[in-house]
Amino acid sequence: MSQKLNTPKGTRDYLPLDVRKRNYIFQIISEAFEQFGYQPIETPSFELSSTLMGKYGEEGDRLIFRILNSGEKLKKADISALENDQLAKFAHSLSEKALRYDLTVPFARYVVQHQNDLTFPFKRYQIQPVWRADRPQHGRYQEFYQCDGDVVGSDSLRNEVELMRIIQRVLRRLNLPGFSIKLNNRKVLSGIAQVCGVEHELIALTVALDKLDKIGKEAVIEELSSKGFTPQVLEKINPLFALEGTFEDRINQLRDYLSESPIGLKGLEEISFVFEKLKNEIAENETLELEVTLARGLNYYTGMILEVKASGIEMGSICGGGRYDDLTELFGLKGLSGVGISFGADRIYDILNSLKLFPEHLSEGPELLLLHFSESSADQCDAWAQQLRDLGKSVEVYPSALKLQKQLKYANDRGVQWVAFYGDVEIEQQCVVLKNMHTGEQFTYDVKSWVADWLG
RNA sequence: GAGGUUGUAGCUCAGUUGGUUAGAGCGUCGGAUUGUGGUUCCGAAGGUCGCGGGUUCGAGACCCGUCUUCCUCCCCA
Repeated sequence: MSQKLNTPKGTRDYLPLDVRKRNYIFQIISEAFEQFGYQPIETPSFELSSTLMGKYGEEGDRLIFRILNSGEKLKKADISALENDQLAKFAHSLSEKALRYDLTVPFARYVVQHQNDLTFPFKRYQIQPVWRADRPQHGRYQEFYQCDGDVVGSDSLRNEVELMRIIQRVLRRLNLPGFSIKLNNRKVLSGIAQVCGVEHELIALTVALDKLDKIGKEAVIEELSSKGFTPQVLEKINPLFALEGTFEDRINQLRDYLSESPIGLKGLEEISFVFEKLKNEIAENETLELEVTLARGLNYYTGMILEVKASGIEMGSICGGGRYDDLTELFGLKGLSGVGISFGADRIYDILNSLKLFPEHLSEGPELLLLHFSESSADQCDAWAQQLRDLGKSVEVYPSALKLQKQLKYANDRGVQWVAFYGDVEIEQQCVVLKNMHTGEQFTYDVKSWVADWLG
């Protein structure tokens, strides 16, 4: 090896089996979406920078991969901006394209741009990679797949319910040992801020609350306090940590807590609606919880917020989503409400891998490998292979007449289920020998009818 | 973006206070077996010790920089 080889930071190669495993996940997800009438779309890997920048907050902008202008365009670089320390402006002059950061914002652009060609409510799913210039960690990559499903142009809460059912269907079919869905509503968070009299610090409040299950109550209070929240406010927040009981119990406790906040009560009503539709559809190894501290980073959510975690393994959320009333407004189209979810395929992949939940058959090779021992019998093997492929079988012919040991080793390594011998001995005896690679059993068939006899 | 951590054969890892020619297992290849794999036995190939610089008579080991790995924070799928 003359050169140290590596994929770029935060990316990974996929071996054949890895791709099979990934496609298995994609297939289950797309089948579920299709069953609910969602249509597939795709958008380009990169967008105009102006489409993406500023849509994910300050932090988000930093994590967007930018594409350097090429050729003559590089001459447009704004050197004076660099000299004046205006790095953002300078960067913008160097780059007018960027890799997509998620599938939601490009989708919003797509909806606005194609609004006359779409029938609303428009239900789409999209499975494509996204890129983030994040620091890689366990379960975090710079290139990873998202599997998004969204409904735009309908503000019915039934869409929320439908998306929850899709999540259940997907995670059940993947045979996860269990999962928990956490529900909240942005309006409830607004209500909490209202009750506490800190409407203008909603973001700071929710970001801190969101960390509750990670850093604990004391640390959250400490963070809020350090961000300037007064002891009186902290006192008012306190009851939120004491919520307990069933989903309905919590709703009742919150109803009292938010009684002075119309928007908060509205949010509770929405949560309640979704819960009522789903409460009898929760399996034993699943939970549906009301989690008032769930905030999620994306600022565009306005209604329901949800997050899903797999049980029995330490891993970030594997699915998230929510409703956003004014996402397309950013691109000039008002009054179009949307709600969507996003599966993190790479995290699901890692979970299925470590829990050994991928089906065995994914590692199986072709059903049949034809072995020959001379060029003269190879053409006959080719003809049989074509015949079997027409019958829907996956069949390979070993390309050269190498020694048998070598061909069988190849068959073994590839996970081939059957091999067929057609060499001098068989030609002379007018037969074909079939060997089952799992059991080692061998069967001899007449050369004229072996295909039908073997399949029969 | 801040802090820490890791890097030695294709893979997983040894390598003593700095000291001769850097090792093992697995894998690969060849043979035992010219027509029977997944087991066994024998043999072989495979290394700019991440990269660049420095200290030293001498560096895989120590120092600096850089890239990479994994982790914490930030944020998120």
